[in-house]
Amino acid sequence: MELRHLRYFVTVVREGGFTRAAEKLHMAQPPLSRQIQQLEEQLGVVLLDRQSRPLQPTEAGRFFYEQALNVLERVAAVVAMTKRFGHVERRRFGIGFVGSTLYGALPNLFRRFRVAFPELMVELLELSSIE
Amino acid sequence: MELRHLRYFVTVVREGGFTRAAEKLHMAQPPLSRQIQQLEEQLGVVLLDRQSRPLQPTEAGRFFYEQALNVLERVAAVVAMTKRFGHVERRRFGIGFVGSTLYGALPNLFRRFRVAFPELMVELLELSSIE
DNA sequence: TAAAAATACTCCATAGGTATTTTAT
DNA sequence: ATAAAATACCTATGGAGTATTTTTA
Repeated sequence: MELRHLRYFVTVVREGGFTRAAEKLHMAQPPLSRQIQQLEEQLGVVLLDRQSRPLQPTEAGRFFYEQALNVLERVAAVVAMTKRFGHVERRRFGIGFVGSTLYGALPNLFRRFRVAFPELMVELLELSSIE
Repeated sequence: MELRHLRYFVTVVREGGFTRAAEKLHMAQPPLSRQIQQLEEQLGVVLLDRQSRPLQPTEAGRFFYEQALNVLERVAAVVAMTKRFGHVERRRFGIGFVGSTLYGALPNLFRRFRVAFPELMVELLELSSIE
């Protein structure tokens, strides 16, 4: 099972049918139907009552829908937080100078910078690598 | 991003390297490396410090590892519960008889059964369909 | 009878494999 | 020197598309 199955199932229940859901997901209806069938096979459980339209989730389907929503929200939050995490780590402040007159003063400048902002990861970059 | 990425990343961190992780996952090392690279690209974050062996997760990597574990456990629980849900719905009690002398009495027997156990979904099955 | 879902195929994107090079102890 | 990761290239599974046939309201 993959997150795809959760995304698809949630959309089908929310839209009350495969055709409308397929549109929302920017895909064709048959592959969507098959992915849900595959999900049901893997779980060994019928999730949708196909004998009625608009399509209704079964008891198990309602449960799975709620849980799938939670999982997807959780995953989205994790991704967002990890991205921020990394960006903080990655953010780089380029300190550059026109010409090279101050070149010899750079190491000392970085030392002072490091002391002033200990929470930032500072590294001495080659001037050419600062865009 | 798919659950595959979480499963792979968790295994790599847990095993401290791609080669060992690939064995555990019953796959080759290069595709595993690429899936992790792909994950890092999508997040825009470096998750593993490759300059040291055994491989160490970065700060962001450690965070993502913990969260991925939670998500995967959560998903496993949801699957297990949904399966039980469906099985309860699906469980069928076959009530059969040797010969067909009591055939005419079956509908009444099922009526009584339904009254006695209203919480069970009972349906009158053809005798031949009861294995 | 007019929608929507299920089949029956076909196609192709990409997950995964093989061979090799690069890197880090 | 050697074990492990990255790169390059190839293969093939299965996710997605198209055409058509059931369904059900």
